Amino acid sequence: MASRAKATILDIAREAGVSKSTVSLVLQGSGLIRPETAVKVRKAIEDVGYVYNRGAANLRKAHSNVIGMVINDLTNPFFAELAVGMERVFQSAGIVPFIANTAENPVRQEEVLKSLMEQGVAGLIVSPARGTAPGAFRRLETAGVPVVFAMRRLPESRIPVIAPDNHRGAYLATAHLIGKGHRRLAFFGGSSDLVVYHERLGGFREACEVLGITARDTLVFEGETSRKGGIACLDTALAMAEPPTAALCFNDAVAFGVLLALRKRGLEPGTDFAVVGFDDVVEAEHYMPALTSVAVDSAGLGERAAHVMLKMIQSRTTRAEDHIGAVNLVVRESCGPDRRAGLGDAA
Amino acid sequence: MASRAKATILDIAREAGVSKSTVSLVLQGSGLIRPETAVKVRKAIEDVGYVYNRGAANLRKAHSNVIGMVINDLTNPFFAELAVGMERVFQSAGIVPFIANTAENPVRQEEVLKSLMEQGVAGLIVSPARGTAPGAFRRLETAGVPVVFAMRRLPESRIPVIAPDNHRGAYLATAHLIGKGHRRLAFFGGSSDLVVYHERLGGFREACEVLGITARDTLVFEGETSRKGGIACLDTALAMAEPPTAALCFNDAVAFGVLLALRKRGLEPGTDFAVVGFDDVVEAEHYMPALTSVAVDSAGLGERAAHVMLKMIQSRTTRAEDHIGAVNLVVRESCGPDRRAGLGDAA
DNA sequence: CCTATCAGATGGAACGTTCCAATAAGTCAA
DNA sequence: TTGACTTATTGGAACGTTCCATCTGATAGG
Repeated sequence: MASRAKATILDIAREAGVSKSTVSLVLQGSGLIRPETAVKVRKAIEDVGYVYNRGAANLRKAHSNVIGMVINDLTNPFFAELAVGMERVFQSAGIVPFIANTAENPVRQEEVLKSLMEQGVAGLIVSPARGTAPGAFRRLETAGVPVVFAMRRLPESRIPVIAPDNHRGAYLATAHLIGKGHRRLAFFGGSSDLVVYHERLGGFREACEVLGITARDTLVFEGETSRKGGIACLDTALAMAEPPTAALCFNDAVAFGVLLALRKRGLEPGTDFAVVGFDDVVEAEHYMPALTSVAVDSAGLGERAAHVMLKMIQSRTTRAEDHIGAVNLVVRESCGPDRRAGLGDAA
Repeated sequence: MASRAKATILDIAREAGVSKSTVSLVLQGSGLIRPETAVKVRKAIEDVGYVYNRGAANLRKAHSNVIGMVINDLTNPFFAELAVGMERVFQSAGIVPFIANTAENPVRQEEVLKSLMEQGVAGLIVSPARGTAPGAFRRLETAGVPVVFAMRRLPESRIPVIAPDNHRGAYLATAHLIGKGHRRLAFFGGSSDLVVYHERLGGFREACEVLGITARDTLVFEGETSRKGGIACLDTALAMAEPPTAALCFNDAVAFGVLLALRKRGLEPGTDFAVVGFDDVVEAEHYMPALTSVAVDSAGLGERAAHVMLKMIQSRTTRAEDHIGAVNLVVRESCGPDRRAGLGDAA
């Protein structure tokens, strides 16, 4: 049905015997029109199979109610969670956010940002791809589009950030390992082009220092932030003359790799080698053994980011405060029992 | 920098000392303008910090190069993979697709579709939410927007579908279990409001019938399509007087649940109870024991769907052929060795 | 010198909305 | 009856593009 050409408000106006202005008012739910007229118009809208043309409207209105979420890796459940948290908030605000994936590729990210801008987004929540150039968001800034970073930040930028307390999380995890009696510790995975990496590594280092682990007993192995990276890290670590007995992993994926590699060598995770992850993705709980990990509540951070964005749009500002989310260590089985001679504490 | 109001092609025209038409032509890369003029214009574009207004352009052009992907559950890596496959194709076609998540909620889906239509999408790839009403896509159809379904289909619709060969996959998996010597089989998880469920269950039933398993030895347990659902299915199955010895699971998540529940009961997956999954998500390979599963190549299906969509848009049609993707059984450890007395075949 | 041809550039009318200012039709007080 | 005010409705100009039709000079052929 419906003639080939799309119906416009003029078609509705003709059908309902009113002016286009009246139709426009009805569409916006204005209280100025007589109820009976509104009913008549709404009927006509149904009859002609009208679909609202937001592009045309934005041409006049200049603010667009479209919000973009730019995610660096959608296949990582951790970031998918983040996206879902944001969506929840936007949904209850009656707006539909568009998600775009950059697959950790700065060039792709550039394209995505350009496209989103052309679409006239009202705001952008971004988890920047690794290796993002320092000036990548300048365009957005000069255009006055509100942007907030989620999970990750860029080295020098003034864009507000919503992220977990990486430093503290790493500190807690490291303290836990030391508390278990480990004296030679490793940090596995990640690479220094990520700010997050420095934050987590910083927490690790600080804990070691404060709790009496010497510098030569704190080992750092960079590597891919994936299972594969974890496997590689463990292999090179165990090849050392004096290998570590425990590792804090950059994220859970790395930790899973380590667990796997341990099993493959016939070592028992937890008793032979302790490992703790970071992010606490859902699988952590279900792994064998269950992974001890730093929970960051990514969905919660997503919600927070969405709220900040909404507020920024509303107050038409491009600045906002950073928000550092609380973290907590979820102790499961991958660090085994205490390592000291005794039989652990009585609790 | 950049004055408060956004720059338009008129600003560029003024800056470059040409007409707006010329600027427009340059933007479209027309060969009609003299190279030096083009250079001059491009410089002006940079200078004024111009961002293209696609909304305004679409107003005239009426076809929008925006493609939407509507996904029922982004946190499921299986669907995330699908999305990534599609993205890959669209990227090389130079277009940026927008992803929207429906979280398996038909109401949300309705909102998402509406929003996407208002945005003037050129086409839509949809993995419909469970419980989608039969007429949910009529609007799209009458508007002449090309739509293709991915992974899932709706009962009566004429919309083209890109999906794996669920029936055959289930058949293969079931035959494998029977080949291992199992004589009392279960189908775990899923519910009948999904067409996929019927397809997979159908393959299971056919294999049982053809390969000589009596109807009373083929058990079906509906349940959530999650780890939790798998755990529940196993519990009720093992509570039976004469429990099954093997199960085909609706998907990998269910299978993981079953594996977990077996371990919790002190049973060894594979030897005590065989389980095969469906979808072959990345985790399947890394589980303990590694999960035997039906691989469906979701990224490949995503690519296929994207290609079909591109073709539909290009030939401005709303119809296309269905595409049923090949599947294959990836045998790992979760079904253990053969069950018959002998020591298996000599291969 | 005139006319055809051609490359390059341009004005103006759309496209489908919103919103301001204006209008029409009541209602009510003076 | 008049004017002030209210309520409901409306025309028209804008928003930033595209694209058709037109215009301007050059160049070339006769």
